[in-house]
Amino acid sequence: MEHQLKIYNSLSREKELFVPINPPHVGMYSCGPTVYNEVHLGNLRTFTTFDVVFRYLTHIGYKVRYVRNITDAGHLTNDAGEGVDRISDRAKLEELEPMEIVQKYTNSFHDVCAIFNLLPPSIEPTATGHIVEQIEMIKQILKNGYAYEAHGSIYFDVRKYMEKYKYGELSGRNVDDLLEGTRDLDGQEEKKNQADFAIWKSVAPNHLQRWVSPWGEGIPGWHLECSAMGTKYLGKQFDIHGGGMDLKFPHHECEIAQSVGADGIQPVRYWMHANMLTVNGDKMSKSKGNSFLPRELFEGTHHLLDKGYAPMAVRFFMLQAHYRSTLDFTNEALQAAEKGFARLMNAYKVLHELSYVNDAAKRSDAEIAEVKNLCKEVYERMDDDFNTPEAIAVLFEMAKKINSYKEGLISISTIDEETFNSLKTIFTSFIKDVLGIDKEEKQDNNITDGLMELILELRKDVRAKKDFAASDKIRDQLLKVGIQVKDGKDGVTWVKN
RNA sequence: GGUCGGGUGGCCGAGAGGCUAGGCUCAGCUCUGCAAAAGCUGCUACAGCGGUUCAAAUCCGCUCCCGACCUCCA
Repeated sequence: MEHQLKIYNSLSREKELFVPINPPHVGMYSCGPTVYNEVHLGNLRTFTTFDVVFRYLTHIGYKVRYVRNITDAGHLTNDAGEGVDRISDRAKLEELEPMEIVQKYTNSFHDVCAIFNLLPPSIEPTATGHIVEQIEMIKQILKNGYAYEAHGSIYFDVRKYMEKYKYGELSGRNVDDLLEGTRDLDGQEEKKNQADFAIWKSVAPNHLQRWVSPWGEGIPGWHLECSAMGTKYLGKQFDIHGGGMDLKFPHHECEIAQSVGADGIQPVRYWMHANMLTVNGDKMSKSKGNSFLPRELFEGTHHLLDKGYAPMAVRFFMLQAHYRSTLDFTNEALQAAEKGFARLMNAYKVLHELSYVNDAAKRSDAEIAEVKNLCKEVYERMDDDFNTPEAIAVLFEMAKKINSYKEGLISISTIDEETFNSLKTIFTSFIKDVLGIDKEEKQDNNITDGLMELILELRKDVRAKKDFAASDKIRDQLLKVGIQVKDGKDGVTWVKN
């Protein structure tokens, strides 16, 4: 593979050349949602990030096995005491079985994924479907001495682990503080140290979700499912693990400890973390009450929005920022993205209506070099830690070329056919396959096309009679229903906004 | 308090020692019956103060702001 793909590895805090363990295969895991209610746009940004990673790796020829889990086992919000888990909580609230809640929000999640054009992962395992694997892993950790039992719960023994391994490397945490600060352990505290975390938690018999284990009835620890399922489908060590920045600690840190504790090997080669979506500078989160639901976005019903936005425009908006930067979600930014998106997609359409004209006399080496360079650059930008904003900037440069060919401002014959074809192929691949922003909005094309043809024909007639009042009326009315008429030099075209 | 990451033009947002980012907005021009679209031109920024360097938005130091994580969170 001629690509020099570099990935920023959270573990080393550096961009590293991507070298898969077993090329051309790539194993990639990304943390999915806990299905206790609807996902919001912030969640979606992370899923979109890894969707593009998956798409790009596939595009450049890797055979990717992409695993994204569904967390459908409730986890206690409070590790120490009683606590309730979100899924059971929600089940009580909606008066449904926990598994009904899980199903409902899994369905909803899948709908949202489809709307935003996220490719389905290769495997989408659920926590509750892998209780056996999780129990096996706990046994292994116990056997290796890195966990202990207390009243039917199993805790990971961080202090013990640190005798041999490092804990806190990923998040740069100084665990000594946590270990020293023994604090006042309240009566419920079963942990030996503050830093220890549950890998199995016993629950009361009236708890809605619970499973049988060698240590009594309980629920698996949250961090454990990813370790168990990642290992099962991708092996004890795999290439890429992704997730939101907010999962770095404790979630991913614990995952590393569990895997190392069980198998003695670093589970992941490249850790990737997607940054947060913010609203007025603050992290979008359910608890802050500033989250946007996908539906509110399309309908424009959120109080911070002036209008609704198409899903693909939003996807484009997210991709215009680098995944490791925070992205602020505002009306103005969304509007700017929407317009830019329309421009890009218009060029995409124009490109496919262009036909190449060969005229060797007009050939220009400079033009050829320029276009070839753009084709090369767009890949270089993606190879640099999936820099989608830069790749998009290159696509805009291509769009400018495409429009110029169409308008005849630059003759298409200045480039040779091969160069034109690669421009077409690459531009198309990036829009469709890599960025995934070309999802067709369902529409009854035949009828619309026929009607538009008729209407524009009539308008042409009145314009010929210089009845501009009638002509403009048609144009204005069409604009009101979302169709924009463009009077070009050689004929009239229209687009659906 | 600890750890990490930021502060870039009217707005969004890349870049990360010398080279036009890109998008949106705004103004002018070309085209057009007008408009839109498209193209061209212009507006040209890197929080502050020092330092290193032939050269700093980019490196170093200090200061001021902001955010994330440290409890569930994508």
